[in-house]
Amino acid sequence: MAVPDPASATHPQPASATRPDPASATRPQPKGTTRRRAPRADALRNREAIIQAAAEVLAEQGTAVDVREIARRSGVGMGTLYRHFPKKEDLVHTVLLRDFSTWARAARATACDAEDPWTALTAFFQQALTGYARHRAIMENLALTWAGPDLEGVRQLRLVIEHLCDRACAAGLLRPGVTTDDLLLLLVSLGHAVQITDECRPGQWNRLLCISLDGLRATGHPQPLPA
Amino acid sequence: MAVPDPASATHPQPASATRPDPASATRPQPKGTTRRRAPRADALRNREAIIQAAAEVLAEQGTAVDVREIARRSGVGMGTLYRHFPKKEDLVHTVLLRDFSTWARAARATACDAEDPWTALTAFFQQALTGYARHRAIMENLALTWAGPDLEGVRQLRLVIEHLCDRACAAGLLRPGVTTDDLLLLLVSLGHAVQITDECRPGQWNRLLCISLDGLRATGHPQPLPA
DNA sequence: CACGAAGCGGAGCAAGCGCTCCGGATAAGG
DNA sequence: CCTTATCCGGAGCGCTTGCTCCGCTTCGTG
Repeated sequence: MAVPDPASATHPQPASATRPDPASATRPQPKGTTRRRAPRADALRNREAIIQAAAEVLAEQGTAVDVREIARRSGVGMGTLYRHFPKKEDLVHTVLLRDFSTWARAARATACDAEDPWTALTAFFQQALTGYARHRAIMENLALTWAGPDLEGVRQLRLVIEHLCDRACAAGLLRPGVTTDDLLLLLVSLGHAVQITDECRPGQWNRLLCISLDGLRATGHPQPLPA
Repeated sequence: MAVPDPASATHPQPASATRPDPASATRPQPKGTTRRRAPRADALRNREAIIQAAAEVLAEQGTAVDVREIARRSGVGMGTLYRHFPKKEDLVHTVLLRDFSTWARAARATACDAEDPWTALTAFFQQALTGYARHRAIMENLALTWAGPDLEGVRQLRLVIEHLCDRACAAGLLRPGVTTDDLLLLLVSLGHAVQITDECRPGQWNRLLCISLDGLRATGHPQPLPA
């Protein structure tokens, strides 16, 4: 299974929002000047607590969440939160990057486990919809893919889907003309279905998934897909 | 085509939010008391202007819209707006009822035009996704169907879908086990797909629709739907 | 231990929202 | 035409939300 690992390119560095250091804009590396002291232990601890709490809340409520709620849950004041992440958007970005990467990694593992390309595709959707469709902020962001430039994590996920698509296509199992974008859009659509039926009719989305997957099969369709 | 017409039950009375008249709670018809004068002409005009503007804005931006924007677009002050519709929710409700009914009526017409049950089903989805999936407030509300009690207009629409489902099923064209709820959920899912791809990739949802419809066909599926 | 840079907390600001209030305008009955 | 019930407009209140400010605390170092 020669899926390129997109995560290996981006090391587990603490994302981009660590501390821009405004002075570094003019002097990229002020070698002779006063050296910045290493971050304090409590600061690092708080940073992780904030990310953890934010991830939970963003998953539950989406990006519309109140920043105060994140501060409360991480046991940290507003000042602390905003020193680590100067804009709400920075925090959201950091969390999404992390969670998308986790998802992509898990998806790649699942996809490569299966011998049969069709089983791999099925397993991917099953896992995605069971595990990540409930993450409101992630699904929100995935829907924005068509409107703007992708988050790095989305690109990683796309690669996995692309690979699944190619494999099933090469094996002659996938309906001709189906693209990666089609599968991505299907994922977002079904993700929405999961969110709205999850609490009242858990499992109903499974029927839709089954229907859609059968529509994706290579056999038994009267006419080709429209352009 | 014996589809029961749900609109015939609810006459085109000016909805429920006309003017509750708090006193009427205790005295339903105070015959002897001072008779309420008929509403003034400008009041009626403004009411229609508000509903019209609200419909436009709700379609564009969904229920999260600012009430001031509605007032601005209808050329009316806040006071006027809130006298006609004491709560934002009342206005939204009125508009949704109107637009859902329009939709249901159009859908019923389209569905009954087609001789072939499958053509009817296809035409229904095509029309719904082309014409109404862009109405953000309507799609929002449709998604809430699973979480709470239905709006009257949603019930009307459900009846149409139910009829389409029954017809296709009786003709042996629909995959066994497919329910009205499945079709409704599919509609909401695809509606979401339309909204997110509409501006950047118009027409991509057509491929998803095609795939889903083929998955709904009675023939060529390896296994029955899950419970 | 003592000191200061780094970090902390939360009151508070500005903007946006739903909704109210009330002085002034006006349509309709006499 | 006059009177008045009815209606109009928009300033403004109370609340939420993103974000800032600044006095106080704490960690790490010499």
